[in-house]
Amino acid sequence: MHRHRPELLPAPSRRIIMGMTKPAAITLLAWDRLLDAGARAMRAARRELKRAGLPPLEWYDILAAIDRRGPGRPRDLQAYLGIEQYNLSRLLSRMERAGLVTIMPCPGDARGQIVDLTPAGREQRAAMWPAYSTAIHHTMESRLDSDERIQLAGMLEKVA
Amino acid sequence: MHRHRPELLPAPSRRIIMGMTKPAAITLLAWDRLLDAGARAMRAARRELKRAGLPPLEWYDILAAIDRRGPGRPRDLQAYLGIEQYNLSRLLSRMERAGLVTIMPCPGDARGQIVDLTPAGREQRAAMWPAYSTAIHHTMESRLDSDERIQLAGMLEKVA
DNA sequence: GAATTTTCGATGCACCGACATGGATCGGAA
DNA sequence: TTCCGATCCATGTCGGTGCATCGAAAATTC
Repeated sequence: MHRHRPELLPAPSRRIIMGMTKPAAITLLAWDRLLDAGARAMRAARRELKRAGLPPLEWYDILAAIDRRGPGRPRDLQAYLGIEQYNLSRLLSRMERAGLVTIMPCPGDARGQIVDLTPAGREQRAAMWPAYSTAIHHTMESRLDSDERIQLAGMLEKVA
Repeated sequence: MHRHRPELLPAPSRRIIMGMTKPAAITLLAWDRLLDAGARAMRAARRELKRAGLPPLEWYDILAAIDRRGPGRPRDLQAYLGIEQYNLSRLLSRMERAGLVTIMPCPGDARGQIVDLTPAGREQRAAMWPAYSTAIHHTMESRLDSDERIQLAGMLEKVA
């Protein structure tokens, strides 16, 4: 969300502003741009998906995760995706209602469940990819060359 | 939000996964980490603020923007901060209710308003800074050296 | 200067997310 | 065994956000 306009040196994007205490100016600039760029990227992806009349971004992550990892339990998905338990719970029931996943009782643990993709779920994931990848391309590839993308990925790895 | 767990090469964070179509692998990696790092940074800041019983992150941006730019109109704030109009509208009325800003009719344009900080608003912004800067420090300075922060800021500027 | 278009800000509605809690089950300790 | 704490998932509540749209007031056009 938010994100300001320039004012300092080169170009747009800035966020903090002050010099009240510790962080150095460059730190604030990097922080600001990180939040800004992240938020923009996210919105771009959501916009593309919506424009195509497709499900929300979160669904893609879940569909992709299950597709990749195979059927499994919500608590594992939750750890894998790094989302909140209650959030995943509701996402899965919406997706089940939409016919994209199946939720079955877990043999061996009556508390648990096994979630899997339906064929429609696999199709939906495939259908979402073009819109999603458009956003990715537009955000990353059209603005950074290959070396820069490698650099960026390296820096971001340390931050996350 | 979300963000997955590793599986590819070096370290955590990944998101897309596939190679169905266009974007190169490094692009997907960078994209994934961008969203991941952005979301983590955001959550870290929110967590700090909440822990200190302070208002949400968005308020800081608005308080800081007004403090920096002086009294002004919502539509300018909106452009400056890069947030949605309806969103700013509601944020401002909550902040007005909290006594942090004043909203006055705009002389010269009966549609518009002039928003300014109250003394309490200024204090609140100052009170939020330590918690906020803690998150910034923890996210950026403890993980990247000065050169890396400069590099990162440079890459991100292009993306945003 | 009247009519049309654009801008400014507010708001109803639905959804989503955070938070706290609940109910069921499991596992381990006594 | 019998408890008791931990784990797994669901859900009520509430506040925030996105989207569409609205009413009012400029600005533009003719």
